[in-house]
Amino acid sequence: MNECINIKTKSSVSVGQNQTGLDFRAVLNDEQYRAVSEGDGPCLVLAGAGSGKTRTVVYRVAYLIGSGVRSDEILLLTFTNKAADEMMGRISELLSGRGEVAGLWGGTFHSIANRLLRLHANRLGFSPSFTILDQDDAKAMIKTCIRESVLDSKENRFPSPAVVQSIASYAKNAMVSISSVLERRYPDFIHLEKDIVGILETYDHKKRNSNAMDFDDLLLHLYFLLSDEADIRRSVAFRFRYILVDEYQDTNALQDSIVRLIASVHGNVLAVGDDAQSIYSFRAANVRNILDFPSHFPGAKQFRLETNYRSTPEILDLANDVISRNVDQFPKQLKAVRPGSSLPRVISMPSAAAEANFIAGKIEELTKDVSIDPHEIAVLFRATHHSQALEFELMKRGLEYEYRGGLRFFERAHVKDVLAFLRLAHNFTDESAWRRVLSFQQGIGEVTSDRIFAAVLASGSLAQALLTPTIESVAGKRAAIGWRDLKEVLDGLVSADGRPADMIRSLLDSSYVSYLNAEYPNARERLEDLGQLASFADGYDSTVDFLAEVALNDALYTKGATSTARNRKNVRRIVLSTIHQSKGLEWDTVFVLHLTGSGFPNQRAFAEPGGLEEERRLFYVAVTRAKQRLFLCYPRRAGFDGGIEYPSMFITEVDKSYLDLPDEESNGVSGSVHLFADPDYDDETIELDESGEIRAVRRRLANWKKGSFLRDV
DNA sequence: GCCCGTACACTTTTT
DNA sequence: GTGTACGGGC
Ligand SMILES: Nc1ncnc2c1ncn2[C@@H]1O[C@H](COP(=O)(O)OP(=O)(O)OP(=O)(O)O)[C@@H](O)[C@H]1O
Repeated sequence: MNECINIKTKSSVSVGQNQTGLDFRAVLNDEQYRAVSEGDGPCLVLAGAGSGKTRTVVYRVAYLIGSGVRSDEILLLTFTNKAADEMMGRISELLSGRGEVAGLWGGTFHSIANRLLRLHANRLGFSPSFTILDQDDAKAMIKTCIRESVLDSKENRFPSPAVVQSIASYAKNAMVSISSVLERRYPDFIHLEKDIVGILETYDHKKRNSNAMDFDDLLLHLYFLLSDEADIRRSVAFRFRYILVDEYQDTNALQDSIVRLIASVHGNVLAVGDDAQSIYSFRAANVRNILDFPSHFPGAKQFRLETNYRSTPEILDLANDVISRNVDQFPKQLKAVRPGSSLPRVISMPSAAAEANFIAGKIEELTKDVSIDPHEIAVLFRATHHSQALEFELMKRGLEYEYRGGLRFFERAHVKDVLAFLRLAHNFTDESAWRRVLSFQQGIGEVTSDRIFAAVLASGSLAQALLTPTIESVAGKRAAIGWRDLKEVLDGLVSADGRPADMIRSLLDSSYVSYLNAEYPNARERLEDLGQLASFADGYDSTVDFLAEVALNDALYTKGATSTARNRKNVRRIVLSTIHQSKGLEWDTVFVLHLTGSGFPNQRAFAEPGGLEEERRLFYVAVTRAKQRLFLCYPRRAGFDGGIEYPSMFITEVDKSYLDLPDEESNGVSGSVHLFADPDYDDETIELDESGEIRAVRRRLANWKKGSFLRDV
């Protein structure tokens, strides 16, 4: 996405232009141009990877603004913050100097829901300064609800807070009852329906009393606001003349309903997506939403994009072969236009460490010898722990990288502790925040935490709670030290009240620091994180805004909040990412890591109906991220016990003529450890007789242990 | 009754 | 490295 912007030159004025001065004809094909220029009413672009769907959306926004549509009448919905950021950046580049982009409503469904709910929260019985609970907060709160509930059944294996949370989440997003989620996804717990429903009712009460919403509530409450409050629906739907939704295949029932409600006045919806790239079914995403779009929006125009501009024909051939193995799909044409190059390479290595070593070496070669921009190289993986060996290797070589996936900066325990303090200063009824800060005080456990929280509520305000002696007596002797410490910290916080950054700095000067030092060997790193959090917070005057953006991970990309000093922006770094987070993006060179039979497809996927096809779509997404070079890598031994691994079925099932396989493959018997062996790294031959195999395993184990020890340091 | 140390299991994907 | 389960000790 980095070709230059076509600004009108004085001499050439083509029909494809409007007031933006952009030559739309020159940068779009005919079908794209039609979608951009004749896109009033409901429109659907259902097309394959790299066919220019996102580009269509971006230029459509530019076109609308150029045609006199006010930017605040346009709603652009995306799936991830990264995607939102990329598109907004692209649009403001296109319209540079026009300064109209600022008014555009663009972001994830959750962040748009947040903005709308802030305006109308009182209609729902919330205050507009409500707090957002992330998944971790939600789990912790549900844990309390489970503990408080008197369980009907004497079941000793009650589902964990994480499971209850995911049941609740799925039900809301799919807009179905708890019992149907249990039937479909957790049949083992069907008999616990009553208990679970009761616990979730308690959870809802607690959230209301705390003026808090979890991620799912953001969508659900927006839905209720739009469906039940006719005047608000009319004004919101009237306001947004144009709605554009990227990656529509990954919307769930709740999101789809929200789009339909917001479109209820003007009906100008541009939905863009690819059913072959639907990879969020665990979040209740449903491909039916895009496939049924024409029947939900009668008269919808459909546009076919059948040219892949992104990848070489070799990469596209492989991708088409991969996806053709899925039975359940909407057939699409996709032709390459880029010049031919080399076949995607399969790389087999004896171990995860060797795999990492190969990739790191190849990256150095590409960046130094071939002068590839490091930011045009990505390493993709199914699960975050697959990248551990590579991270280790990259650090060893001093290669900087950007990491996308797993725990985010704002989700780290110490960051969340500090945020909990800020939440309390802002709203003393925030139960989840109280529980969090009480949980790490000396002598205060769950029971004392219950008592203190009840006494705090009864006292009527934070200031009063800090003054009143009742809490001391309620807490008891053992908890006295803990409560005194906490009170001191909160006192400091209250006197620093005002800007979020000041409050964070007051915490950095409190007994919380001694707690960190006592608790964590890496306290210094954690303190550095908190220092960064403080300087990041300098950009905010409002604690509410700060907390909301941080909870939604909204602030992450645009404002450059990063975890460590080496992760500074403006440096072109290679990207390590989960495949899920790579959606919609592209790189010159892509490595896919850990393509083993047990790692990818993920074993758990087999338990779900349609799970394997979803894994294959995930592989399809990974393959189609590559523009020029693609490496498919797997270790022949991996895991904590250094067990034998076989190549993923996604490698073995495709037509061999689409892959550049290692030499040995032709001799390899299926199931042999030599399958696809790379001759360069074949020093560690595994004998198939018993003694030889044991010896080899021992050596690998020793190496692995060394690696894991160093990682911990 | 309540807290806290220790042993143990488990770790897909995201807002 | 994180969350839960259990038993000793205050
Ligand atoms: N008409 C065009 N002419 C030249 N290049 C184009 C054209 N349309 C799109 N491209 C380029 O093709 C690449 C893929 O486009 P884009 O990201 O919009 O595709 P997409 O359909 O959204 O892909 P995906 O489904 O994988 O997200 C980009 O580099 C884009 O700049």
